[in-house]
Amino acid sequence: MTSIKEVARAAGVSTATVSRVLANKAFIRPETRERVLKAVAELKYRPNLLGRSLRSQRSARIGLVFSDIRNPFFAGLSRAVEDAAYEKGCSVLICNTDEDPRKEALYLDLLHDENVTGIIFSPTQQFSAQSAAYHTDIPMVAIDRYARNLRIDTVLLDNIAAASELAGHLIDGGYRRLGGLFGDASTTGQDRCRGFQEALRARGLEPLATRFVPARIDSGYAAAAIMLDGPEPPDGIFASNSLLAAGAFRAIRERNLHIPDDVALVGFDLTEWGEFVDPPITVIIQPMEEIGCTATDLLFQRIAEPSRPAQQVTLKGKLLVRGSSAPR
Amino acid sequence: MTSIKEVARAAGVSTATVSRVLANKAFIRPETRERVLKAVAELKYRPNLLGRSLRSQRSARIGLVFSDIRNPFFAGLSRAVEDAAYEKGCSVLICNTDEDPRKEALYLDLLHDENVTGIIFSPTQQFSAQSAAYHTDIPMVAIDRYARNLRIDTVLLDNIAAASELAGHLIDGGYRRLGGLFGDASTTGQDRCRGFQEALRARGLEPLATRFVPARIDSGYAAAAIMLDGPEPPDGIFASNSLLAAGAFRAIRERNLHIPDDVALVGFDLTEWGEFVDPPITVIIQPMEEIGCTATDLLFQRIAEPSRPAQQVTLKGKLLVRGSSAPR
DNA sequence: TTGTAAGCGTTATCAT
DNA sequence: ATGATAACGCTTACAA
Repeated sequence: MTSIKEVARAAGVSTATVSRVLANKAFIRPETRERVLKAVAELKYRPNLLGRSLRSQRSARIGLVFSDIRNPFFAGLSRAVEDAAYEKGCSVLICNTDEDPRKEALYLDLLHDENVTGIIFSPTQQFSAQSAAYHTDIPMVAIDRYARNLRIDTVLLDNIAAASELAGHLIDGGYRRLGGLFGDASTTGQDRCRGFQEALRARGLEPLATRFVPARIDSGYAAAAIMLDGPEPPDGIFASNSLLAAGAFRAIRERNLHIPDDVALVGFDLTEWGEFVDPPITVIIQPMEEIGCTATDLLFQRIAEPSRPAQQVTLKGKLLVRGSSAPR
Repeated sequence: MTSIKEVARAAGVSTATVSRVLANKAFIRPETRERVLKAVAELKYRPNLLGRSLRSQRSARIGLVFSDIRNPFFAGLSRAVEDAAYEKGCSVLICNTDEDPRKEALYLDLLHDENVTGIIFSPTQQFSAQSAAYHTDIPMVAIDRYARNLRIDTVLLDNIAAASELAGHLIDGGYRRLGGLFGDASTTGQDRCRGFQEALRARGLEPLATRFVPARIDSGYAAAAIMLDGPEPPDGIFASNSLLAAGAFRAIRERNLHIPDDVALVGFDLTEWGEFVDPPITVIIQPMEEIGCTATDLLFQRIAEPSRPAQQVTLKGKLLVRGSSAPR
């Protein structure tokens, strides 16, 4: 490990000069700069980020906290964030909470200890409820969900409008007895439920059932199974994310029901399975890339100007109509 | 940010003592320990990891380098690694190379600069070819692929055997004109091709075609399209990973061909789409969890004992027979 | 334009 | 059993 001292010695200057050359700061005599750069190259010197961060009290690392990287939505988001952050010379620490408030708290502490400069965060419902109590000096941006009572930058889908459009499409196609599946751990599940209900009521209908369950395939399956096996099975199922939709699909198929004749199915997010099944699934497409980039931008803006008023950026989803909701 | 100094002052001891109490090292008078712990709690002190790492020259961070977190296989792997690492108080830095050797080199440098204690690495073919030239003092474990000429711990599937079993199953089901799609960026693609060819030759057959393309849906689609539109279309397609299989599926469906009557399709890894399409896809299941855990274990072993001889752990895949390869 | 030196928060060494 | 102190690698006033 060659250090700045050895470079300084090799170039016949002080460590301060080396530091200045590397930071492209201050005025350095071109001749000196050359000598330093030559020494850097020859010794293959690479600055130690720990030393730098310790001294300057800022790191080039941000944290990304969400439920699970195996959820394609978050996987896509994390790529968008990583690419955007890398552009700015930042690396990203990814933390999976599994919607567990304890893990969430643990990881927020960890990120604090790691001296990240900022955090992009998809809070659980529980965090959101108690967020007023939470305090940190680390710049934070909420993504995909909001943190109630916490005045921080937020970027998310216009969930109520998107859900309302999706449910409206179903109703206007002639479906009447709609069951809704929603994630129980996020504000997003709540908002999409609201949009779902609004669309129904605007048309003089009531939902057959609205169920809040963990955003996992197995719980989507179980909840859909209960609906389908009940005394009054739905003629359409609205799933508030791709995992719940997958669970519902499995339950429908297991019962040899036909989509959409026996029961329609609509959800959120582009997935391979939603494209490949027959008929393919009608979904709201979220602009993942844009959500990730916007969040990263907002975070860097806040890092640069911590006292700036908090912004909320709301992005529009796009309805992709496919066979699973064909008009009856 | 309360530092160790303030804790020391509050407890009326030296910083050295605080450090020792927190490290659970040396013998400390119970009374002193209590005082220190009380001060720690009262001041909500959390050690600064930068200072610690800088001084002790070791961090509690490892790097994970692979092509793309959006590939479900790597997403699963990263969760297994993260969970195993977190058990040991380690955090994980994830780096996506997109199979680009330049990004790969960039990220390996970055991880070096970040002072990670170890790296779990899925090298590109190019890296593997030139790996003899690469040198680092950071403990490394290869995962899913191997680095030729580099004597490092490695954990991967028994790819030749798995591919051979999968291809053999196809042939024994009566399929004769087989086309193979393989990832062009990894040793894994090569090994699976070898197993594929061996199975054919052992039964006196030759492959109709073997194509090496980037492990992406679009390139799998394009390569399968060429096969299917050619003068001698295959009656079975062997895809060496789930992305290529998805591309092949899309090409098959677009041509209104029926699986498996017109053409069979087999691949690797459990995916939602592979389960939900009709008929579902026959695959080799890789023990993702175990691969990730084993790699993490090996890495920690090597960190503890750097001179230990390199191990190669080979895990068995499991054939899951489904409808896409039903005997003709 | 460049050098000197202090200090970021920690741990390790050497005393005591 | 505990305290002083140096050092990890770097940046940044302040001096020159």
